[in-house]
Amino acid sequence: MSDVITLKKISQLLNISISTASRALKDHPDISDITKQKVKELAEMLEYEPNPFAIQLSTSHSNIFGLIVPEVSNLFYTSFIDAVENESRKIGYTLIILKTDDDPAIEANHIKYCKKQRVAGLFACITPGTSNFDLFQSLNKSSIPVIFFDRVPDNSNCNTVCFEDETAATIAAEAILKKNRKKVLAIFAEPSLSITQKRLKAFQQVFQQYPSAPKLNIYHTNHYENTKEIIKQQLQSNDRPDTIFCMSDVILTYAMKAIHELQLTIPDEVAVITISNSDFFPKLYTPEITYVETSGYKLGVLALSAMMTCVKEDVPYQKLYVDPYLVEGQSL
Amino acid sequence: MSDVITLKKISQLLNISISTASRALKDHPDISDITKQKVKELAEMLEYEPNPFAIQLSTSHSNIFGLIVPEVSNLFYTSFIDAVENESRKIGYTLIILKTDDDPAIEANHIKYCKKQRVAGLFACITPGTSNFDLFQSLNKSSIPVIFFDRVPDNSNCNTVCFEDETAATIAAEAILKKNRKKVLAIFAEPSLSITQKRLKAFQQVFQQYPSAPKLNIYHTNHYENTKEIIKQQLQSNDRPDTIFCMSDVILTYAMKAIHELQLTIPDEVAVITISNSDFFPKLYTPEITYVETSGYKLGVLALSAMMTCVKEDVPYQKLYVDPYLVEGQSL
DNA sequence: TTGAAAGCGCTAACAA
DNA sequence: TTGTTAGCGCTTTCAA
Repeated sequence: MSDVITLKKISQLLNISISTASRALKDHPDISDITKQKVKELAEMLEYEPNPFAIQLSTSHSNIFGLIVPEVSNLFYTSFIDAVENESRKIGYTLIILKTDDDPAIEANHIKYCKKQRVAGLFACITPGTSNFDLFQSLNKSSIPVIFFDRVPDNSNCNTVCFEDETAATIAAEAILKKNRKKVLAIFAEPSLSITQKRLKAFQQVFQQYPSAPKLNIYHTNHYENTKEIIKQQLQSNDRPDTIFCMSDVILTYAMKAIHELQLTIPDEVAVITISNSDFFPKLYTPEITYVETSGYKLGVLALSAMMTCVKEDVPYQKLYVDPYLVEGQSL
Repeated sequence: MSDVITLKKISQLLNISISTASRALKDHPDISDITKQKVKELAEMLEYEPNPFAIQLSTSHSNIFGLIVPEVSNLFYTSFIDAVENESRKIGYTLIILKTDDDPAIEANHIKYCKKQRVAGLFACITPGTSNFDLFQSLNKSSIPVIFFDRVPDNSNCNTVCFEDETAATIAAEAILKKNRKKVLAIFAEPSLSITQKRLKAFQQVFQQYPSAPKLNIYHTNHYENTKEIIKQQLQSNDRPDTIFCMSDVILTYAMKAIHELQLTIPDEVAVITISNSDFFPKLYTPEITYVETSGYKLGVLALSAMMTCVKEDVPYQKLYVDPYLVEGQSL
């Protein structure tokens, strides 16, 4: 106990008052240079570290952000976390990472926890089951800014950072059109997800605009386990596709399994293009897969900058977007 | 401000003292059941949340663990984090995750930060450059227990949780011997890493014990980029290996690239076995790769239980180990 | 069984 | 330019 250095000790040693010491340490203009020097030197020597809890208690302000994600074993979220971590550290903030496993009950607990901890701000990717945004609202009431990312509420009275999901699909569709392919198998996730709907719609729109567009075969997968088999069936049919579009990384891995099992060569026998959250999966294969990147890292950087404007000043709710872009491999 | 419920408010509303309210809430035996009831009900109704900073300030005890990892975009560490997160939540603790990018300077900052935050305990995977353990020691002096995991200091006066690296390699080697193969290409990481040394030694030992063991060709890779080319060369040589052993997931991905590019079939033309931190990579391929699992998740569970014994009581330093085990795919 | 009061380490308004 | 004081919300000892 006695080895912990406090302002009190420093002030006693220097025969000054606690408040003088406190002010000297933060360069308050009222304090003389001599005193400042003395205090700072001693503090340095003693390796004085202010007690963050005491500061928090008297200022009711913390340097901790909460970050709620569905999972941590997912490259998209980890790259997002990575970005927020890096940027936060630069400005002296730390992160508490809370994982929901997509369970609304756990999510609710996490939100309460953040409120209780008086975090300086909260980043949140909502679980699909979240219907009750009152809890999030209650944070705003406590003037804790919330930045939603990736999966965000539909309503307009909140801050969000997202990808232009439509654009990602549009870019992919246009890349395919350029190659004069005959038949495209496009694999999307569950139709109920809003991200699926957006990407699907944009993708189809491009095809509809061009009379010479290849034939389009849409397939939705909800049970990942059998995705591979479905794709294999398609690839073995008479009217087999010469191009596969995957809406996401997971879908890509199943498509690649199917292609490998049938020993088809890419891109000659079948071309592949995907939308991906990072370069990891596309670069894992030979040849490297052409993909539209929707980078978690960039999203994280944007999220933090949005957070900082909220923390500093009272701004109206914002919807921000990260633009996806095409990365050419040799698979298309 | 006035919307924050404090003990003071509750006590005023009930016309009792703050201390009575405080004690009632924590079932202090001195307090009458009636009072307890009244206080608890009101607290519930008002959604009273104790201010953690005030608690911390008066008890100088927090419910936050620090967790220092090299990176967060790595399945091994994320599964470790995942485990520690899950287990911590069960007992009401939260995690602050700090990432070093293997930079000793950042690591030093993180340690200081944890000390300053008075975390209840610290999990740490050290950076290769760490030579100065004084900082870690200083935590112990502040009676903050430190559990090292995965990459741990050599000296004995610290708590560690690790894999039996030797065992992992031994299991893999024995699995290969059972299959009566002729020639094995074993690919290891940099020889300077202690994990490489351990695995290499154990692997070789098994082969030396059996006169009928297959020919063994050891290769160390330090530049991951050219690993694929090296493997391809080997696979195309006259005396080509019929089995490849990979020391890690990353190495496996390069080996698989090489095999795919040469269009070899597994396991007929070449068999594959790896040591892996999760089921992710082995299951990514067709056929699924046989592997020895050294699971980050299990390590995390062990780390937390080690932490809890340290938190509760003064115990001597412990070295704990997780046993690896073989998971059979169809690649060997 | 309850209350009063001191204290955790710091900030900030006010006084000197 | 510096010191005094009250207070942040809670815990805990001591007294009633």
